Amino acid sequence: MSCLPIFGELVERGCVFQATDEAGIEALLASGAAPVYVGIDPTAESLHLGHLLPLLTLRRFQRAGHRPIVVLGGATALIGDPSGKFSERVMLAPETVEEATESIRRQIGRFLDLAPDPWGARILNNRDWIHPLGVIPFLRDVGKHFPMGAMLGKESVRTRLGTEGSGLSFTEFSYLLLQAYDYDHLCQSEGCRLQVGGSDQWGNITAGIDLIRRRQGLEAYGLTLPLVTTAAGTKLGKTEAGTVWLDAQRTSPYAFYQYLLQIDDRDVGRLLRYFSERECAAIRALEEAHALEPEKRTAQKALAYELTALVHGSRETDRVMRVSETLFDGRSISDLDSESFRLLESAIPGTVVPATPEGWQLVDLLVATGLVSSKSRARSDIQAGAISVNQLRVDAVGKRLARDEFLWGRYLLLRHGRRHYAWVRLDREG
RNA sequence: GGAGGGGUACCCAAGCGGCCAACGGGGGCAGACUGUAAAUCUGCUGGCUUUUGCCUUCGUAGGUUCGAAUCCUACCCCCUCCA
Repeated sequence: MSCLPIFGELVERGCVFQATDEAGIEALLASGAAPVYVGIDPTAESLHLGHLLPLLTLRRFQRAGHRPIVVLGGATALIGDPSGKFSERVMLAPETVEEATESIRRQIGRFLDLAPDPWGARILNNRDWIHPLGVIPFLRDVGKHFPMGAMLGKESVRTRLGTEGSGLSFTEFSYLLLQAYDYDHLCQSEGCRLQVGGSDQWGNITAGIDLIRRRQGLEAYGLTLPLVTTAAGTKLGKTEAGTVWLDAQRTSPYAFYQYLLQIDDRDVGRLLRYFSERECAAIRALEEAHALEPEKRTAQKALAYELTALVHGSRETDRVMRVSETLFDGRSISDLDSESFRLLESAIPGTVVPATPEGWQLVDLLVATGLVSSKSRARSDIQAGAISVNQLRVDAVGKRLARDEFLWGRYLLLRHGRRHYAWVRLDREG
């Protein structure tokens, strides 16, 4: 079967950070359907935005006719990858890794076609071949191929040993060997000769390539993706409030959409090239339109819509968009109908409170909805003019809300700052 | 095993008996300006209590003292060098 050219497109999109041998990779991909492998260590119950680029890259390979393989690190997650980490990690409990492996396995189906045919993606767990391995066979057959000098020269090892206050245990030091063994194993069992990973995976990938050359005498390849950072200097998807997860229970589709909508102008073009399925020419057109009228956030909207739809489905994304427009288009609260409020309730955080004759203290409601962290904080924020109720700014610190201030006798829309909203609903009884 | 250095709020980092809820920087949040941007300026950044205070916090547990993050004892953890 014939495959579509893909390597050039990845380069054009800026998705190739490093490649071991570009000509070799192109030749491999041109020769027919090739297995392509990405490893993910299940260290949490959900994937997050940072996992998206590797997965979407596999998706592109699959579209082009190649076969994606995702290796879940059921074994390696128990060790911990020192790459890109500045200090020794806390070891995860086996049960934790077990659960994380299963929930991540379920998430991957959204991005890859798992059909049981030759093009179907495969999801494997490296514990299946690492656990049966005995210590002595491992040291003789794998460890013997790793010269100490090369190990100590690895970036991930050097930074850890060279950093005051950090360190590196033998356990984490061995991580490299396990991942190299993964690649070697896949090469043998699946004929896989291309591994893709984040930029911090370069050392692990090349270690695998070396091992394959030594044990099997075969040439294997690797390419790394850029680390996706923002103009603010942070990793994409890492905020002060926490990680942007792909699981709707952890990061609501609304929060997910809003995060992308608020992407810095300087980043949005690059992110579209990484994540969007649009052609590069279409993305350039979007960028030009955006440059003319940046306040319209055309590019951000395109990015946010496309990714939210990919992760949470287009139906949910339409709801989330409607809520966003309702909250931010500056319309008066009285234009909202109770139907919109029901929609809001499903998208943004909020709380249900019982009706009381004496009404509610605003500071208590702000804390109850999670909009602010404490009553002291709520008071000072009210004084700073940061709090609105039903889109009207509140200036009285001791503000009490009686039933007649609730819309339709039931709802309040609280706002903290420009963009943090929460709802309050009175319980029917009482 | 030996010697030395160190553990302070989200992070870095001062403080080394009372004036310490703890200097400063970063980050974060908020206000002004805006585009739900960026940059800039301003304020806030343990909790409770509407300002008087009270409670909790400086690795852990005790102790000395009118009074401790600061002194003493034991323990835990980290780093560096030597073995």
